[in-house]
Amino acid sequence: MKLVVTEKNDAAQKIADLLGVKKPKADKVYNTPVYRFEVDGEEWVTIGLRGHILEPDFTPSMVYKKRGGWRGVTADGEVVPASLPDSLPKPPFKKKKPFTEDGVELKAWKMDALPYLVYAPIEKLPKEKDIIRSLKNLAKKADSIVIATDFDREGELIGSDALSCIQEVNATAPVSRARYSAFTKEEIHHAFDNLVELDGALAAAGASRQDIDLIWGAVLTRYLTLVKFAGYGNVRSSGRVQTPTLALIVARERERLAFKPEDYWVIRGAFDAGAAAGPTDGQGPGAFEAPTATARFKSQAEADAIMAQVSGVKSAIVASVEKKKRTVAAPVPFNTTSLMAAASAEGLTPARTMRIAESLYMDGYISYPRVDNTVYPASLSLEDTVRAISGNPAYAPYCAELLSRGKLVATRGKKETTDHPPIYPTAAATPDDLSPADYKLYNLIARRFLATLSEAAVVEGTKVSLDVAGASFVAKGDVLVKPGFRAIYPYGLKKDESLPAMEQGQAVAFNGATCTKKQTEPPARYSQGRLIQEMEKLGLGTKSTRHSIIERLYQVKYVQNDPLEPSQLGMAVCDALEKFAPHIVHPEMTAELESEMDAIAAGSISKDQVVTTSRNLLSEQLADLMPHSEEVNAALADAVAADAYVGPCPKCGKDLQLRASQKTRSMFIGCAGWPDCDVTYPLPQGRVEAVPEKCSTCGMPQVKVTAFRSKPRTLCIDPNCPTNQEPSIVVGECPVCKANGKHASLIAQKNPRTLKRFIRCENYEECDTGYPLPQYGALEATGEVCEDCGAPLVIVHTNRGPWKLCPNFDCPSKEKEAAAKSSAKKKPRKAPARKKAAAK
DNA sequence: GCAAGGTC
Repeated sequence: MKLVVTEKNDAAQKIADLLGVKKPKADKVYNTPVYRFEVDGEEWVTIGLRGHILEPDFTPSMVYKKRGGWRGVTADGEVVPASLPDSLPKPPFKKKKPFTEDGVELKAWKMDALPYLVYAPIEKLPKEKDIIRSLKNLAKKADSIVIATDFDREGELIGSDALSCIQEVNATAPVSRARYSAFTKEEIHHAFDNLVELDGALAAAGASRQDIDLIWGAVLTRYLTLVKFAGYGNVRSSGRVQTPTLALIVARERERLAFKPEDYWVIRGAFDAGAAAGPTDGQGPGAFEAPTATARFKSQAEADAIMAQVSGVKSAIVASVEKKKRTVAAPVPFNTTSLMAAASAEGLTPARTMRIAESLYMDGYISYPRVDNTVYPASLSLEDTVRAISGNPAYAPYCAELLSRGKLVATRGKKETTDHPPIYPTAAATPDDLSPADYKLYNLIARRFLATLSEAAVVEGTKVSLDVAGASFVAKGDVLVKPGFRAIYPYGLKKDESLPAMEQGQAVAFNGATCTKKQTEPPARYSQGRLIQEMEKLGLGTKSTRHSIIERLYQVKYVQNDPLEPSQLGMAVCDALEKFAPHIVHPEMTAELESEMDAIAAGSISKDQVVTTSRNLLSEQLADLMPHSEEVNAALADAVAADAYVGPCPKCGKDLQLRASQKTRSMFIGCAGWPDCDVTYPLPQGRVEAVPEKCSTCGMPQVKVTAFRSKPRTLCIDPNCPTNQEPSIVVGECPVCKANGKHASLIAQKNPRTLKRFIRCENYEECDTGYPLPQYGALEATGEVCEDCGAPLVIVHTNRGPWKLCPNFDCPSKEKEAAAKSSAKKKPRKAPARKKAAAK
């Protein structure tokens, strides 16, 4: 039996489809899908891994962990290099009695262990135990092995890890490597007819990346977390990619903070080509506005002079009319980065975009979403793809027109790789088939695909110079004269601004001018889409990881909001590392690693040499960092306090801070003077941030609360503030009391301690009838009663619109609803159209 | 309780 190992299940299936003469048989080995088929009488099996199946970590016996914690480095085994820098603290093992914890002899403990952790041995531990079991089970029966993971460095490493698992149970079967860069019949057959050897040097290059990332990441993350320990779950991370990314955001914020806004003045005139002299009502089709030819006046005196010059003037002369046509090229095919950038502009975060794209791909609506390539391969039939998506009525006329033109030609991007095609739609979908967010992304991808087959748009720009008593004004207008791709791709465009027709020398009405004082703006913060593009430019992360790196920065509270804004903590971490361990802060570390990996792959240097050099460098930087721990501690403490600060305590004047309850992890506001001062305020569920603005009603501090899947709200922290009062409204009659022959009203109220809104029976001393309510949104009684349980129906005005619901959680209608929801979501996905893929 | 890289 020949065993073929691929990087993912999808690839295993495709390869089986392309190589098998007859349709492969889908089977399972311990829950892992495999595909069996025959080639020339020989039995073949393909199995897909799930990316990396092994993961490097410090050798468990060398690093003493308790409860998964970071306790110390054990004394057994030599993990210390010949000489540690002199400036490092002396570890406790110098004591006469060996330093022990739970009977384990330790070389060093917590912070003091870090210099040793730098040199702690690393081994590969199983990560995907189920897959490994399946792989080994098949490997035992295999006569030969083909490693057919992706054709790149990580693919070589994944294949090499798989091989080490295989060879534990079958060391004799011959091994070869298939290299392919597209799932076409020709390419796959060519790869399997021309098998090569696994490139151990390339795999070693990847493994060096893994080790270096682990060592730097673990050592610096532990340093930052332990230097000012803030309780479990309060990790302050650092890494080769995330820290330079954070530094980009911090640098932009520093520019903004250093920015000195300057005043300037702008003058806009009101004109009307419908008359030769004003004033006119300014409402007719000839009315338009135009700024002065000098866009910004640096001083008020200059602006005042112009205002005086045009004051009382009734008419302007058209000094010139210039028309220029310019073409706007059709966009190039989507790769991961450009998709995330475009979706980011439409309000989908990169992380969400990738989640949705992954599911659209799995359901057969789009092609593989993790690509760098921006050139459609020749093997992709553009015509077939257009036909495939024309099932959506919104695209159908445009698709028909494209097809009527004969052979289609697509635009080409700058990046051309052959691993996967750029992202394109593989089947038709309509808004009925997908959830709104899924369709939003699908629609973007489908329209982008059609746009790449379209002609350029032609825009006619008109520039009209107007003379108002010697002062010159300039009106500009853009009109789309040939829509080209814009007919199908309306994303990221300015609205047309057309001007009335005018001729040189013509007099038009002047209805006066307004002068406005403005200020220059600091450079804008990064949007997530822009940041991803910047990361790509600097070589930080990969197409598959960049979005998760940004999410990580949010998770550890280094950044907040979108566009991205660093927290005080984020800035403090960045500053401390820049000062004492600058290497981790700069993207050059990645660039250097890349060139060293090239050297490992070329065989000119060993993995050991590269990792040891990196360890020595980290050791030096750590030696700089450790003696300054008090300084770093103070800086982080100040930053954390600043991020938590919400305002002064009304009782004692000390700081009110956002805090997390020790027991429940839930957030509340407490006074820094605790236990002397017991002032606390409850907080609703969700992510909470302090905001500088005070409540306009009562003057107390406010917080921004972002509940799960809803828009942020700014709330006053005082539950007794009028803005937090919930009118106690009667929503209906208590069904339980009614059944007992009594009459009692059900009342909606808010608990001032927990801020939870609920419905209860007014006769609550005897009747415990109560229902929960959504926390937000104006509440309305309907007078209607739920058919299934008799509870009153209410309407909650959410930010997605009014929502009529039965508040009873135990109502039988809930189950029906849940069932309807899941089938509504799944049904259209159940019969995904077959991927057109690259079949010629 | 660490990173970043695959993939689900």
